[in-house]
Parts: sequence; C-alpha cells; structure tokens
Amino acid sequence: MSVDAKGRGNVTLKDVAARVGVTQAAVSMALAGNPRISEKTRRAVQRAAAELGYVPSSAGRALRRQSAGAIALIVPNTSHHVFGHAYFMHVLTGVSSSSNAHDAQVIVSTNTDGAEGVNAYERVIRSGSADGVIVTSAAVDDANVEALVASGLPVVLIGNFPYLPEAVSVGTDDVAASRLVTEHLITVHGRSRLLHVSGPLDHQTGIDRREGFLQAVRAHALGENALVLEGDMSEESGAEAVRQAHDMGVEVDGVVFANDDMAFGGMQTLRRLGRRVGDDIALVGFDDFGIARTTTPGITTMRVPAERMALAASDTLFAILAGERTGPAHVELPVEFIARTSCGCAGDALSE
Amino acid sequence: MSVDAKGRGNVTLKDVAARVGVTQAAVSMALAGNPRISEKTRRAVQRAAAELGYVPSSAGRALRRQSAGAIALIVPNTSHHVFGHAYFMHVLTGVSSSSNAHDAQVIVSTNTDGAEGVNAYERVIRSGSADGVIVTSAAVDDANVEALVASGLPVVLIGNFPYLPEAVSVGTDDVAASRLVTEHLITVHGRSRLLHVSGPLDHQTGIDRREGFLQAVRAHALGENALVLEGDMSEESGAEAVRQAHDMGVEVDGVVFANDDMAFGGMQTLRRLGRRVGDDIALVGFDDFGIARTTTPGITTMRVPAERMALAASDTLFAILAGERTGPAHVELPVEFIARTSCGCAGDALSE
DNA sequence: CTGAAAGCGCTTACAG
DNA sequence: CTGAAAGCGCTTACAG
Repeated sequence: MSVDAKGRGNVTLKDVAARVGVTQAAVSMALAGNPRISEKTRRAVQRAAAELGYVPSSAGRALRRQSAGAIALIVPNTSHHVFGHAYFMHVLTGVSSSSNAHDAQVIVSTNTDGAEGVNAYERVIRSGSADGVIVTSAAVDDANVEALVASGLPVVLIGNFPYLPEAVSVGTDDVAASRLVTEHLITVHGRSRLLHVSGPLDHQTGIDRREGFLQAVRAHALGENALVLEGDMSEESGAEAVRQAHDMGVEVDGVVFANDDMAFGGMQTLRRLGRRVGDDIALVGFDDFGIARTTTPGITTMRVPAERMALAASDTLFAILAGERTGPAHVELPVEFIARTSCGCAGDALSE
Repeated sequence: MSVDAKGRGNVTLKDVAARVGVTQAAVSMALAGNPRISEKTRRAVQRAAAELGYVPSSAGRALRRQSAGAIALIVPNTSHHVFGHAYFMHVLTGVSSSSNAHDAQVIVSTNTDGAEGVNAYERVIRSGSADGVIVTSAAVDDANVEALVASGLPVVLIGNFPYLPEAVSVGTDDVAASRLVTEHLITVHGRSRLLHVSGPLDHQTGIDRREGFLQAVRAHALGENALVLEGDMSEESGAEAVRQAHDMGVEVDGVVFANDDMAFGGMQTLRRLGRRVGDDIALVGFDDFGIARTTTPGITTMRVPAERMALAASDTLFAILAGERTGPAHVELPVEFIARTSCGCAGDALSE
C-alpha cells in the first residue's frame, strides 16, 4: 500500500488492483499485455497505473524471474588505475549502449574485495545483482578470472586470454598490430635502432605488443640493436624508460611505446634530451583514446576500438543470457593505424 | 535448492540450513552475527556457507529490506556527449569510491527515456533499483530534475541549481572562477579586447561562466571591446567561435573559453590564423581533466574538482539515506587556478 | 530462549 | 475462462 509522497512505501500492484477493482494478478497480466485480460480491463489498469505512478519493483520482479535485468562491468582495481583512464570511458560507453538496447541496467564495479570464500567476480552474479559480467583489463595471473570462467557463469572478457581457451572474449590482434607499427618505423622511416617500452608483462597486452615488436625487429635482422624496457602504461614510466635508455648510453632512433600515455611521457623527456621527435627520432604509441591527437607533434598510434569491443562483448553477453548460441569463443576486432607526425609522417593538423 | 554448477539455481539459506541442520532463519541470524545464535552454531553455519559458496540473494534481501543497497549515477543523454567525456570518468571515480566505502553498488544510467508517465529519473528509485540518485550535467530546463527534486526522493545534484532552492547539490563557484581567470588576462597580461566562448546557455555552467566574464570586463571598463559567442563545449565549437570572431573582423587579444576542449579547438584555429598563442593572444580554459596539460602550449585553466564533487555528492547521498541530518543544501568546492603558457605565463614543462 | 510464520512485490502454474 | 495461491530468498516480528 502506498504510504506517502516521500518515496518509501511505493505504489505496488496491489494499489493499482485496488483502484481498478481487480486482483493483483490481473494487473500484472494486463500490464504485460497478456491477452487473457480484456481490452477494457487492460485500459483501466493502464490508466490507474499511470495515475498512481506505478513502477514495477525491481526486487520483486528479480526475485520472481530469477534474473536481475542487469549486467556488471567489472574493473579489477589491481590493474593500473584503469578506472581513471580514458579507455574505461570508451568501454562504458559501449557497454551502456548495448545494455540500453537490451533494456538492462549497468552496474559498475571495482573489485574492492578482501572478501574471503567466494571470488569477488562471482559474487556479483551469485548474489543475483547481475545476470552476467564483463571483465576488462584483467591480469594474466588473476585467479579470480580463471575461476569465474571455469564456473561457467555468463562472462565475457575484453582482451586476449590465450591461456583461457574456454573463455568468451573480444580483443584485438596485438601481436600483429605491434609488428605492423614497428615495421612502419623500419620500412617507411628507415629506423634501425629501436626501443620498445612495453606495458606490464603480467598483462596479455603487454606481452603481445612486446612480441609483435620482437617479431618485427627479428624479421628485419635488427634484433641486435633492439632494446626492450618494461613500463606500466603511465606517462611517468614512459619518461622513465626513455631516460633509462639514455643513461645506459643506448642511442635509439625509433621507439614503440605500448600506449600513448607512455609515448607522451617519453616524448617530453626526449625533447628535454634535445631530440627532435618525428625528425631525428621516430615514435609511435597505442590506443588513440585522446591524448595522441592533442599533443604537438601528434602521436602516431594504433587505434584500439575500445568502444566497439565493449559493444561486441556486451552483445555477446546478452546473447549468452538469452540462451542463443554464441559464435567463436574469441572475437578479434581490427585496429586502425593512425599516422601523425611523431613517427615522421606528416598527417598532423597542428604541424601545418 | 542448489541445482547445478552452472549458475542458475544458486545456493540459498535453505541449502545452508539443511547442511547444518538448523532453520533458514537461524542461518540468517547466524550470518548476521545475531547474539541469539550460539557460538557453536554460528561457526557451523559459517563453515557450511563458505563450503557451499553461499552468497545472499540481492533480490531477496532488497525485497525484504526495502532497500537496494545501490545508488544510481544518472547522466542525461541530452547533454553534450558527457558520457564520453573525461569529466564523467572523474565523477564515476568519486561516486564509486564513496559507494565502495558504503558497501553499495553503483548503477550507471543514461537517460534513454521515451517512457511516458513516470519521469525517467524517478523510475530508477521507484523501481527500487537504487535507493537514491546522483544527477550530473543537467540542463536548466530539464523538467525531470525539477520533478525529481520536488518529489522529495533522495537525490543529490552535481552542479549549481540556483533555481531549485530545495535541491541538495555540490558545485563550484563558476561566476567567481570565471571572473578570476578573466581578470588574470586583464591585470596580469594586460589584455583588453576579450572574447568569451561560452558553454551552452541552457546549462548553469554556461550561464555562470559567462556572467563571471562579463563582471570582470565591466569592472575593468572593457565591456565595449568584449564579445561573447556561444559554443557547445566541443572542440569544434571552440574552433568555430574563433573563426567567427575573425570573420566578423573582431580583433581580440585574449579569449576565455568555458572549457578546455573548446580552448584546444580555438587554439588550433588561432594558430592557423597566424596568431601566436601565449604571446600575441592569451587564452584560458576550464576543467583540467587532461587535455589542457598535454597540448603545446599548455592551456591555462581553472581546475574543476570533479572527482571531489562526486565524492562529496555521494557521501551526502549516503548521509541522507542513513537519515542523518545533512548540512547546507548546496555545497561549494574550491576550484584551482592552473597557470600554463597559453595565457602568457610560463609554467609549462613543455615550454622549457 | 527458540521455532517457524509472515510478508516484502512480483509472475505464473494451478484449481475451480 | 478466471480467481487466487504459491513461491522466488530474505529478515524479523511473533508465538510458544
């Protein structure tokens, strides 16, 4: 029964039923468009519901239907401040748009954990808060992800998980992408002494982009001159890696950074060291989530289709929830090479 | 009763009760730490719960408690692609951190609406999906916000809503902030022919920053030479406004943009028009969500404490939900002036 | 002190 | 065809 205007004590089916003079069950069916309810009654019910401002209780409905009508987007907080990163915005945009199309809510969850017993990722599903989850930016040694996938609960991962053959995931071919940008530096810009500043090597992305770099330098017999340093995807670590290479006395003429943030950090440091970026040193990044386009010179990069990956991941999750057969367990989306001036190409508006 | 390992048919209190040989109610109390349950039983219950991987059903609990244990962050999609904007990341970070501290879930909701009858913002509360909502970036003419505030449901708004005296909100003093940067151009850099590229004037932020600009130019008797053009916060509109002023034959020596994105767009255009930014023309922006720091020259700006606003808004919402008396209806957080080179100050790392 | 029912709001299977 | 009960999982007020 409705109590007051101040929220608590909301309008329920019973209230609508009392107003119309039918049973609660009839109201439910009427609102669901069940043909068993007469046109006349349905109209009356709809009018009463509108007048009273009836909104179905999500808890009542969820309990009865055994489904929350929501999915969760989980971001392991162990990973590198992803939550504050532009990547996440794109992911959320994709997930949100798919969820809207499927009339589902989106729960955003950082893994705060500490909870013993049940794995934090499973918790959100087992509690029924969400019917399925999307996990992004997981580390390769994240046992929670493994357990979650093994449990058979509805999960779609964003990224590559070669060590989880049963996982449903959406990623990009990072190895090929990295090989491609590296070869761009070699073949188009004639670079031969290359540095790779990798991402953290406990993330598949870090591993794969490094692998692509190595394949390229080896294929061109430049392995001898190549150096790899591990960063953590932050601007600072890009700067740090460049300084470290400098301090080691290693002279490089091209740098492949595993993301744009590191490329930006590295670029500033290179400049302070007196290097002319795009001229006597070429550099490229990964992501194109924003920063690469705004710097001077602009950063040549491999655009990662984060929003589309998230959209595909969500659509796949909804397909799984609907019991529809899903396609291949791992989907790969194409990346896009964006030439700007940092590598020596002139595609940069600001450079005009 | 638990059915299988594949999710559906989860472990419930009944399962735990059967395992231990007590009633479902006893299990509930045991897990809640109710002293009425003996230490021995409590232990046995906890062990059984852990073994079975019991996780309380959020629907069952929500229905019984009449509270969802979640808050919603609502972003009107009518507003300017906020969802994909860095501002939103900061807001989400703040809301999320507060929610974690309060053991609540965060539902992120774009107002897709079209739903007749109940206002879209109220829906999420009346359905019980969320116990309260945070609304960000609402237009001044958004009747939904007004209705929501008037309804007395638990809401906290981010931003300034002078026309909604009953609203609980967290904002910054945009008028003062804008007056301050404008005066910086006038008094520190001796600028006298000023352009303001405002935000959309159906948003309080647009109105207030414009007002601050006008106060400053009037106070310095520069109103005659001042021009105001309306933008929409996008990079393109910043570029467009600058070009428009140019085409009008208006020669300006200083520009106050209502945000950094417009400042960046404007800066590129000014450069193409042959102006030296930070030298023969000074410009400033608002936000400092990322881009202002990465451009060359760096953009002088007023940093908006988005994350802290969101944190304060969430904390306030949880206080309201807890029935605690809340402080003043409108809280104002300080902005921070960040001097970089675009205004003529030399504070920019890249300019060294 | 403890056992077990009631009831949150919903939908649908069942009885009439 | 329609009325009304059952039951989703939980917590707490109530009866014993």
